[in-house]
Amino acid sequence: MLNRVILIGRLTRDPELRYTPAGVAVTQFTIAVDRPFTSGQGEREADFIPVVTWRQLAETCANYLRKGRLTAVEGRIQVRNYENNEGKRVYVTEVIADNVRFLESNREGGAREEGGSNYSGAGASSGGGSFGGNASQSGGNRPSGNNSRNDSRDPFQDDGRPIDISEDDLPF
Amino acid sequence: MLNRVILIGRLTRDPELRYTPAGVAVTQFTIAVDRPFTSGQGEREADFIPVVTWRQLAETCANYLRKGRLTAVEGRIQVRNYENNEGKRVYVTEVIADNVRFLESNREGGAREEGGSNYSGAGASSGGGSFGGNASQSGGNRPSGNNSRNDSRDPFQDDGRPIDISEDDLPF
Amino acid sequence: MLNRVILIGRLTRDPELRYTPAGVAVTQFTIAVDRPFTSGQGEREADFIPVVTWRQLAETCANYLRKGRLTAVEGRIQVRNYENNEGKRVYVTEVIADNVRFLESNREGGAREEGGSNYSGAGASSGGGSFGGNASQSGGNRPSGNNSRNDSRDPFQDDGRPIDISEDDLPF
Amino acid sequence: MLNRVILIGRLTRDPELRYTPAGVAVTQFTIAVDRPFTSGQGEREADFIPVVTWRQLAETCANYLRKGRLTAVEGRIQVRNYENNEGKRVYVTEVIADNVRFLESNREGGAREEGGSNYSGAGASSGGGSFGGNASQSGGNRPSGNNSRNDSRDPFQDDGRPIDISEDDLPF
DNA sequence: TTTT
DNA sequence: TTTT
Repeated sequence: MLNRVILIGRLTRDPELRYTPAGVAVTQFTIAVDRPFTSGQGEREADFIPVVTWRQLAETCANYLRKGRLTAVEGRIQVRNYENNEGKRVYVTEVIADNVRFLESNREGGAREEGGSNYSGAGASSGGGSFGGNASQSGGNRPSGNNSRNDSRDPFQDDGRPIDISEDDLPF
Repeated sequence: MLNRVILIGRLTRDPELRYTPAGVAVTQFTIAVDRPFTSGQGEREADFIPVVTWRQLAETCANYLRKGRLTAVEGRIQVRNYENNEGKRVYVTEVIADNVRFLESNREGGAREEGGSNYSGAGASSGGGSFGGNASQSGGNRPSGNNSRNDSRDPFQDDGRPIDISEDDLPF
Repeated sequence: MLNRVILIGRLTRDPELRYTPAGVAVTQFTIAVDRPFTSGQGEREADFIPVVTWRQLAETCANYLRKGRLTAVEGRIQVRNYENNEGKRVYVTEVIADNVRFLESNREGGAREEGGSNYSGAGASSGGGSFGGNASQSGGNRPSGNNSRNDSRDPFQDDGRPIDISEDDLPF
Repeated sequence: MLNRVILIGRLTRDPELRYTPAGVAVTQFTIAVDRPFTSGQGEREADFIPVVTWRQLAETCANYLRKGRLTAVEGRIQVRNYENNEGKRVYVTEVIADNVRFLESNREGGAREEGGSNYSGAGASSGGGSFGGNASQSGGNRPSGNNSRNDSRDPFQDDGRPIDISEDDLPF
């Protein structure tokens, strides 16, 4: 009924931009959120929380976020599940972000060059889009995808192919 | 650096109260949070989010929450991991709550009777504690436990034994 | 850059629905949020926080919320100011809600009858709209109005006239 | 029942540290939070939100925050009121912060020098305290002060005197 | 598999 | 009275 998350942390890697077969942009990244305390043995000190963004926000994040950047993320927790190749149900928890704030300016300057290592498949609308220091999901908060087909892959796992997700399961 | 979650939903089952070997109370439950939209096929319409509470708040939740009750939860996302018996690393995402509000009064009246199906092991401080319609973590937000031993069990998996967690990994 | 508020409390009165001259619905109400502690002298124990909703959400709130109802509100803090009739600048802080959850079902049943004590001026689109237990702002989060004219009234003060606010200052 | 605010913005001035007669530290500052949209006429583009911190967190904020610094604030909305010298009731809305994150490192280096323009009255415990990049309220969330005496001053208004607030109205 |  |  209400589901709201706000995180501030740093990207553990560059974000990964992919496209659904129908050309909807999806960007994933993980942010490391330092805990406000230190463990007894000084062992675990951060939570690594996977974040997913869609559409224009996905393009903007892919263009402007980079490994190590301090970032604020606002969204909701989503728990999806799929059956792995051993027939076991696997649960994946992610934050579906509808608002991302870039708290550190781009030291080097401009956005990532076209091309690069990102997938940019057939039919993908690789639109860039201007940007002014922050990014907020325009469209609202419709579903953020859940593959209903009965196959044994995490649809979000990057295997070089377009994301295996039907349009009905997509936001917007 | 900042990690805040607020959820409103309903318990999918009665909460489960257990104790660490040193007698620290831990209560777990899952809340179903309805999504604000309907899937294309009307398939998945709620997220099932695991919640963990500690100490006095754990006791209060175990005493007053029940399956189906509408509840507000405030806390932080925690991602812990352990190695399963096939040597694979399993990631578990939970909300560690420091504030729980009971949005539906107890129709039947009083708290759960002493005894019941809850584990109540040797050395466990089974203190009840009065309660006035809501519950907030007094102590603050120190670590919420992460078994550092290298064995192949989820320390939170209920196998009838006390929770396998060392005191150093505990909050407060 | 980021501005998020989540409140749970009870309406201190029935909500007030009004319309801008151009027919945009605005509903205001105040929620009493009990503090999680008791004052030394047991004096002040709740904060009374004004909430504003716009458009469809305003209509839904006016139709379904009533004095005393337990309600969750999500939105942002807005500080507006105006000059009063003594030429003094007055600051008004409100929560502009984009998501309101009705945590208590309507005991009596249906929505408020047409007519009633609400203002329903010329040109006002008095559409009711079905409702399923919660309400979320569809359109997004654009400005929520700030009268820029230099007169000495709080534009939101209910004097029986339509709200004195220009369309340019409106959300959506 | 639940009251949570998260803000990211910039300080409009240096924070103001004062002490209650009993020596409890209170720091106030205002953060400008840019709105996620532009007004029709490009008029108002930020909300200026007053923030109050207490005790150790107050000392840390006074030591490390400065005008213009990007800052994350977590807390709750508090509405207090007092009677002004014309016998009119004035309402003041503030965010009582229990967690403040400094999102921009101190360019110049160390903390503010002892002395400076801050009030440091008789009986005030002017303890500094080390600091590591963030600050969180240790003690919890008890009342944050409300002058119950019937005089006509805003107890928080800086008139060079210690804050006029009784110990019973203080947090912790 | 992780960030400063 | 306001910040970048």
